[in-house]
Amino acid sequence: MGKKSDITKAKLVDTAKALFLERGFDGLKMQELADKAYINKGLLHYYFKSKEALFQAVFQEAMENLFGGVAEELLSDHAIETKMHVIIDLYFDRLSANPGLPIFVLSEIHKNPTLNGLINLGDVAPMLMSAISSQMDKPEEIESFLHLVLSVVSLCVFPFAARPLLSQLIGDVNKFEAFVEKRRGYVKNISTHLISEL
Amino acid sequence: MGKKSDITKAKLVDTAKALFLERGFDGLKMQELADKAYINKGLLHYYFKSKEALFQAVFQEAMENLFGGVAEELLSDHAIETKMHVIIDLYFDRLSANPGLPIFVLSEIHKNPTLNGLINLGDVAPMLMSAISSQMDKPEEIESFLHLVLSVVSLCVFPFAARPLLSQLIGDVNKFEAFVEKRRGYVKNISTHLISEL
DNA sequence: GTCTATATTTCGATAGAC
DNA sequence: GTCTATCGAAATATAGAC
Repeated sequence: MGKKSDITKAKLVDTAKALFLERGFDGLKMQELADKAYINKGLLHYYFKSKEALFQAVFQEAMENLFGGVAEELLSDHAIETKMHVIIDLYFDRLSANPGLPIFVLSEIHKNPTLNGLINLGDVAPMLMSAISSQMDKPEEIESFLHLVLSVVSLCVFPFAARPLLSQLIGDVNKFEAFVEKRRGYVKNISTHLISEL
Repeated sequence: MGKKSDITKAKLVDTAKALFLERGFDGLKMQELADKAYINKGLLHYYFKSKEALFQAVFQEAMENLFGGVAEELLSDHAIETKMHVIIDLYFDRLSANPGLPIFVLSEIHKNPTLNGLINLGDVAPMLMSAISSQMDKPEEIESFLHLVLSVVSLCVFPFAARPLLSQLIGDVNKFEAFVEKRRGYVKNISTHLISEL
């Protein structure tokens, strides 16, 4: 550890993360990646044998970044309202730091549904579902709870997925962050109402 | 009209719509498009001088399909609750018929924010905003109304944007349509609660 | 590890016969 | 209009010197 080559690889992976999230798998070209990482294409293939191998590393981390901790919180012993507030904070924190995450993940899965199985969403989905199911007994209650979780996630994630449009709607790109911070409180507030609908 | 060549062009455009929505601008290759439209690349460039020209036609229609009628409904003389219900039905109807629409539009705008200006969103955004603003007098009320509209749109659109994930969460891809139909009523119901928060 | 050079394929687009 | 043939550029990936 601490070797110069580690720095090179780390810079490569960081650059790949940023560029894949910006352009998607098809949009990013290895040449640009090499340039922005201050290396050349040869070295690039030394660290990752193919574009797909590099992409999968980036995509897997993105998935974990987007879904990690949610199932755990749903399975916790917190009150439902607390759970929702924790999840809301979790999403607003992460997405404020990384707004391109949702569009990247959703778009790549849309274009290549195989990613669903390849990555460990094969674990995440059943985990989430069992987390949701374990909250309730009857099938009807399970479905209601699923609607609640989906609503909360929708309200948190969608503004980031639609960020360019929303920025233009607000009129000033710089106001987006401020708007989103206000929205965090708004979503927390209405999550309470959604719970009382259960 | 009614000429054989019109049929050829129509089939080309239809195929382009389907494939661009499936793979995005970078993901779709002209060769595959020509094959699936049962023509060749030469003829393809006869109808559209470049890939970009063809894409813009498809994208513009997608934008209209995704946003058309919303501002008009917001500007109508309906009661707020009616407006929201109309918009909810509008989105669930359109997206059930064309589930790939949101991810396509949001992803392409994300990758190329210039599309924001190129297409007539330059019209749509101020139009939407003025539609929202015209509902209320004070700035505070305008922002509240914006939150309401954003919430309703989020609840309608997000399940389609996350369709592959949601399908897996439900367990059966075939159940997605049924789930979404139930969700239409759920969203209408909570839209009423959101309005009372104004 | 890191580089240059190159192999190989595929891309978007054009030329020109019919 | 529709086709075949092909151009030139750009793509991913590999080979081999250092």
